Amino acid sequence: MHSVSEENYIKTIYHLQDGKSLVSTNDIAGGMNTKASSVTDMLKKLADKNLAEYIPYKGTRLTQNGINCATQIIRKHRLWEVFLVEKLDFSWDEVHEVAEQLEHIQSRKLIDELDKLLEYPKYDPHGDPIPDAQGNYEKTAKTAISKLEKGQSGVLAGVHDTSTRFLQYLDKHQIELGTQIQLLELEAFDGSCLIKTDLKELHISKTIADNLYLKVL
Amino acid sequence: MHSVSEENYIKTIYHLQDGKSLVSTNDIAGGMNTKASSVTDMLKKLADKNLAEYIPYKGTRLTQNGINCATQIIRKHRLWEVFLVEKLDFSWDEVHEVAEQLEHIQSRKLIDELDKLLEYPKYDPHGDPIPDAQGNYEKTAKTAISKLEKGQSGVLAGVHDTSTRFLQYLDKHQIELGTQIQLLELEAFDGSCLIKTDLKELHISKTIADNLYLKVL
DNA sequence: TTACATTTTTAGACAAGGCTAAAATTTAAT
DNA sequence: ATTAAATTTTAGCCTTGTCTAAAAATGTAA
Repeated sequence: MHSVSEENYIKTIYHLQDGKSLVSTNDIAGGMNTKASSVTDMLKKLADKNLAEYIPYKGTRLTQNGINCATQIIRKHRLWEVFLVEKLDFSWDEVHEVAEQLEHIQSRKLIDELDKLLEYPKYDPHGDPIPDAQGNYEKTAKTAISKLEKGQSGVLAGVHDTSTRFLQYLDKHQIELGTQIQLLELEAFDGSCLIKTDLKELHISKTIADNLYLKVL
Repeated sequence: MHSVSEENYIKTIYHLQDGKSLVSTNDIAGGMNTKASSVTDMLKKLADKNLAEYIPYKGTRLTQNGINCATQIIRKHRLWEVFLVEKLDFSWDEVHEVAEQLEHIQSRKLIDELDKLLEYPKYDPHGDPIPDAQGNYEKTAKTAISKLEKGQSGVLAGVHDTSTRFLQYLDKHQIELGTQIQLLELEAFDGSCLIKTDLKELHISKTIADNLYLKVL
């Protein structure tokens, strides 16, 4: 249907969109490790195929068509991640790059059967919701620790960064999905904070705090 | 490591090799639905990468390097086929095209874990042996029905053609791996023959007889 | 509002893979 | 042994997706 490259652009635009009305060429380039000029070329092609609306010098947004395509890719990516963790003993920091390949396999039956095998999971190993076959998924309200008020607490419901390094950092400090976390102190100067889990207190940088999403209690 | 295109050439050459000392450019083109000129181009690239030995106007053979690469691709293809049939309820005529995509996914851990999940199967759904992690597999002696003597019998141990049409033909006549088959008559004129299974007698064309491999009893 | 900085697009090039048409080589057949 | 037929290679072009460098548009700050 669409090339791997097109699918990667669609996915990136979808993720960058989130609220904003238009996504900038530069942001797409940044998110994909390519140059802005390459992005411009591709945006024209996506617009030709009615997958995106492209307004030169202003930005891009996906059409409904493009959005449908994006959610299917995300569905595949997240289902494969669950498969890798549940069935093949991968740890949550190992799944991303393999899922990046698997998400481009074309077969409706494959993905529906995979969904069945995994018993229709609602969330992937990083806490992100999995769209159903129709592309619907609930966006649960999650708040970055860095946005909390001092004293508030919640359970870890998702992470923004899924890099190996970041996930291994969490493993080292015994933080995982479902871990209850309370914000004890928020340092105004650098945005770092002191948090408390069931097991211990921990000082984390703003970067980390931005990447940990809680379902507030 | 290697591109999808390179891997497909390597796989095709490996399958065409089988005994022959050199594979012809035209045969490769035929086996891949491309033109001979495209094949020539690729053969030079494979030779540069020390995956094949290419002798202009004479033919090509894989180097040990190329053979190792081919057996790994075949290992992946056949393991995925088992996965699709055993875990995802695919029928044996539905697996090929999806496995053609999955065989190019790059991840050593993925394939070794898949092997474990499937409990180290020896054969794929078409009766073909699956190479182990070191690339070793036993080539069991199988004979096409068309090569048998009148009166000989055996059990179906493999099929040559894995197209949906052919496999559905077999399903229709209740012939599957392990079915015991006896050659009753061999028509010298057109190579067609009369065979007998546990359930019934059946007249099959030479094309069919060439595609059914028996382990002779 | 003019000047500078940033962002984005265009123009031109390249690599991978593939095609057609023509040339070269090998094989087969008088 | 020559010619004819088949196979294979070369030459030149195309598409996809990428890049660099230069030009154009937009945004910002004095």
